[in-house]
Amino acid sequence: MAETARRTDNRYGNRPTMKDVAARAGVGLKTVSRVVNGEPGVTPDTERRVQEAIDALGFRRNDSARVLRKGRTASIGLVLEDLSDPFYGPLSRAVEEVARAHGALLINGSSAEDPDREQELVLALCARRVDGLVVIPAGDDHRYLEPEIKAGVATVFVDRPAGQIDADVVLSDNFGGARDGVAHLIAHGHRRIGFIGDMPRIHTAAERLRGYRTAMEAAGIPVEEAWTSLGVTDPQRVRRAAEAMLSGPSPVTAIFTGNNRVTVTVVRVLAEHSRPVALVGFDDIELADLLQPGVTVVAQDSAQLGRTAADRLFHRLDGTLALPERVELPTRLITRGSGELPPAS
Amino acid sequence: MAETARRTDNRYGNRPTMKDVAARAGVGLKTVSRVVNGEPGVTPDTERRVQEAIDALGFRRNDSARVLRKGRTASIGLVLEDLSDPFYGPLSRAVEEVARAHGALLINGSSAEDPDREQELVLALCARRVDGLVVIPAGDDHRYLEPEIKAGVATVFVDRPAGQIDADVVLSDNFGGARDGVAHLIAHGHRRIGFIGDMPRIHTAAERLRGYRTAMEAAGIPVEEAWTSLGVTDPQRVRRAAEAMLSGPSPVTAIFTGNNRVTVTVVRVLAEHSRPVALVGFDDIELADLLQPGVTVVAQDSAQLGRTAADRLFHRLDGTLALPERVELPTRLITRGSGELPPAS
DNA sequence: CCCGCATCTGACAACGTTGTCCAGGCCCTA
DNA sequence: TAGGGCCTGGACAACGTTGTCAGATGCGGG
Repeated sequence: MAETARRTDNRYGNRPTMKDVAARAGVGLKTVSRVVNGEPGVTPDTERRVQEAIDALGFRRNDSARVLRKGRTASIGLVLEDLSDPFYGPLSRAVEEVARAHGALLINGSSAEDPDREQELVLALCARRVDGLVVIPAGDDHRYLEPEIKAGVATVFVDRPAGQIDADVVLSDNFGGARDGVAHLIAHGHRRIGFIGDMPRIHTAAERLRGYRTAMEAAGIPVEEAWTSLGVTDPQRVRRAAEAMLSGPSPVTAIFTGNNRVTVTVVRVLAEHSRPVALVGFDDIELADLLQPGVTVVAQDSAQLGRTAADRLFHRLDGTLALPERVELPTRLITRGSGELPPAS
Repeated sequence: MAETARRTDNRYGNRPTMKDVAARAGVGLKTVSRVVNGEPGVTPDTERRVQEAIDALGFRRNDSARVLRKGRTASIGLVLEDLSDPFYGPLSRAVEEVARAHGALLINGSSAEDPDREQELVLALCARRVDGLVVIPAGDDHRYLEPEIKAGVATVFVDRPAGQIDADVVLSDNFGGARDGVAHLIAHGHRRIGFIGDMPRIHTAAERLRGYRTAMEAAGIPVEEAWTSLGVTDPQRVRRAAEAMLSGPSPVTAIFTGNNRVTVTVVRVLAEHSRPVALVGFDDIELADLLQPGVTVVAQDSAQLGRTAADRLFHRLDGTLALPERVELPTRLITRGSGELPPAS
């Protein structure tokens, strides 16, 4: 009978609460709270009794209630394009490590390059009251974030700038990297150089194209319409674009690829191609050094991007930073052979 | 004066609450709740007034409070080894997609192959009251999860089984895949075959080694001590292990590598090696088809692993499933050349 | 022996939301 | 026109935790 009553106390499937622990230990609610949070002012004997009750009941503090009371969630959100892209994996991991160092958890979501989905995710994270947000934007209008930022959600944009609002942003030197990569091809004698990149509405794609154009212009080479192709990065489209550039009356002798996925596909196309074609790609790719020839790339450090952004975010949470800033990280040209091929006669 | 008073109502840095919205719209608290949640029983006119107040104040529902009240967080946790590993990126993404389809967010954490950190992460997620957990275990004792599971946290283990508890688990056929991969090498005339794998305490590593031994035994080949090497997968150790196998009085003529990271390093070692050495690796790797020779692999579909696990998890949350089950997904041998090299004489 | 103080403990309110329940107003019918 | 039913809106409690504050307990000094 007493057994039954006791069992009914902690309803099946319901977690024990501090109240249950307090009842079992024969102490007050607040004392349990003190023990759970390691606050001082509890005699060792009381603490032991409470701890025993906690272990016996399998009590675990409910962080939702805690958050509600304290206002901080100790979690940050990361919205990126696609976690399965090898560019974003290390970035996410780097953000997680910084968060961990600050005792925070990371919630991340993939926008799949869809602005609506980005907004949906960001607002869902805000509803969870994340302390901060790291966003790799898919859209180009982030005014919807203004009330959140004003309400104290620290926000840092990475890889691409925010649209229509003033916020911290951490970028790679997309323009300079692409310019130098293309200049590298020009220095090896190429003039007919193709550019295959992501959709033009994506900031990085536009910047890299600008770098390409600038390098060409600096060398006095007029860019022909047929040499540039921007669009989705799925293999089919990229393959068609590459094949188009490589055929026709005056084919390109070199290609600059706008990101890792494009590079991978173009490497495949070139492997099937009879003439050697020079290649420089934006983003490093695994095993690039073992291909024949090795793939020359403009490498950006995605982990460093993530780390820098997360550091900024936590500085902002500490109240250290004031004005939004724009940080630009350098890229690095890694020569491995493919960019040093001379133009086929 | 009135202005000042109004401003003080929503203290700076504090979010507006339903109370604030209700006051501004001149309605009751519950009416706001109804509008926010799309519940019926509100006249269009009232709804409009409430919506205007929401927009004007930039109100966003506090999900912590909601969770506290409702008991469900609509979020699941994923604990894996390292998000930056190309094997786990797609897995995480797949879990996220399933979660999204069920209206849930994904919180993930990297255990860095450290059992303590795994436990710390898992318990932190439980404190947030995630509805479910997908765990790629680093440790081999998960009894600490028992109270959580009993309390209703749906839990599915992936890639490796749980230790000391009975729980759902989704695995690849590590044993069969490795056995078939090694048999493939044997079929091409190899007898002196090396195995380089991850630390023996990791289930997948042990199973793959067992597959290797079984294949060798089936062919009547006694395995020499020097042919197997298990340990951390950092390039230095793997490189030393490979070089040791390839030198000495009777070097191996083929190597079976136990996961993607080992394969990458061994490919590098073999590229510098004079004699051709056959290679079959567990896990597919990007660009493996473009190397000379292409790398033959035993591929597992990490996205499918994640999807399967997440599906199971949500089935369990729906209360559809009863007993824990063990699901094993097949692997696929992809021949590309490196596994078909004949033994060097 | 009693008072005062320090130390430890517990009652209570509050965080922002949702579920329950009731009040009031409206319309329809007899 | 009165009565009944239906529909909308609001007051209130509860979720589990933490901060505040006051009460209890014990000990030492006067």
